[in-house]
Amino acid sequence: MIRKSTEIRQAQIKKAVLDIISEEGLHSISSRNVAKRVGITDGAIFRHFKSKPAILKSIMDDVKSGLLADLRAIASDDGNPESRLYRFLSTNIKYLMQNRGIAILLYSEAAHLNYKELRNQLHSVLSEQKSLISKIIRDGMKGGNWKKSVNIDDAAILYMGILIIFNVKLFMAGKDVAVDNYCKRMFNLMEEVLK
Amino acid sequence: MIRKSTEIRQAQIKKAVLDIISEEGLHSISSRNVAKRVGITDGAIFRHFKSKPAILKSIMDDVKSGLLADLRAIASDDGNPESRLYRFLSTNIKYLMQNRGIAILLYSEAAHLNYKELRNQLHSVLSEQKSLISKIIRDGMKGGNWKKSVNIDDAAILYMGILIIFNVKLFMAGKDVAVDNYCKRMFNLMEEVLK
DNA sequence: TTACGCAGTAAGCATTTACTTACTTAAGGT
DNA sequence: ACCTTAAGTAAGTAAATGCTTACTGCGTAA
Repeated sequence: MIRKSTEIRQAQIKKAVLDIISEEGLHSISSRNVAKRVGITDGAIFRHFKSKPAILKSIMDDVKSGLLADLRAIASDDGNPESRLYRFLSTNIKYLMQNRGIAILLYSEAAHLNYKELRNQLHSVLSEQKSLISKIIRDGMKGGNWKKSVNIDDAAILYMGILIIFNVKLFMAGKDVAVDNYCKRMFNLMEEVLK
Repeated sequence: MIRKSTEIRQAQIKKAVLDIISEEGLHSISSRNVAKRVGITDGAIFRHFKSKPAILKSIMDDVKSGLLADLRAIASDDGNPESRLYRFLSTNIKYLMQNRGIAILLYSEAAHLNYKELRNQLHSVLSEQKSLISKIIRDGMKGGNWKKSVNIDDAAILYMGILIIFNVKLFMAGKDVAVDNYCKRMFNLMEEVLK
């Protein structure tokens, strides 16, 4: 019986949850299953998190301070809009590729979860993503890089569609999705619409 | 205690399942919950369907003989590709609008369900949809309506993205999504890419 | 009028779930 | 070396799950 601090265990528990989601699906994140992966009993889980939704909430907080912080930085940096769009897209896609559990949480299942507060958090993550990409597009139109006739909201929808479809591809194709290739093709698709 | 035939009860049970999915989410379709909506006890459910997955399978069969049959007809009728694309899209979208439980099943949750056979059926519905839209696009390229430089697969992905995003909008916006408007805007978006 | 098939019920099955409780013991500061 | 703190366990809980069982009684065809 090796003992570890709550801080370490919380990280292990969150990792176990995400691994299970990507390997077995959301329905498999039971206390017992998670505990087994961490190497403790299910009772111990509740020493480190007060409830199961609290684990998921903590994961969403990580997304906010990780991915969203990066995206925020890109959306407002001093590159030109094309460059920002491309980096935004590929940062986003690569994050989803490397954090498949989170991808599933964000884009397929969490929306229909039981936990109300979690759903709100999901909402806010998605809508911030959308407003960041809208900003880049708006900048590009203002700067004359792209035509102004396209509805910004439609273009943002297209962007979200690209993310979701990537998630579906990940799910169906397994490990090996050609990320760089996908990013380039989808960047071109967006430019096709915007130019 | 009113008695009804198995045929009628099966239809009622399927309707109850879809209503529950759209109102409460997939996690709520327990035997007891479904039975309550139908107005019978949970034991009676298993007189009309041999198992819970069998209910979902029967629903997928309905989708195949309903929506998919309509889409197949449109993809091969004698209208021009632009007209077929528009009617294909709006038939598809309107069906999802009017069958929200099925929309959720198809585009968000079922992919991660436990039941293997159901997942296969889902797969086949989605990939037939994709191959039908690919046919329309190919016809339009052959006929000179659209340029041939666009990757057909990318365009089909875009189409699927439009459907999925519609599903997300449905989920977030509640009842009132402007269907006709959405269809027109997304049709234009696709033409923007294809022309 | 009787008898039988089939839709229904109520109760209970084994299992799983999230979570709690009573207790034990490892570990670190003093 | 001791002693407090907190990480851990084992064994429970109540509720929910899918499904089965033993039985009841309606309606139709003989």
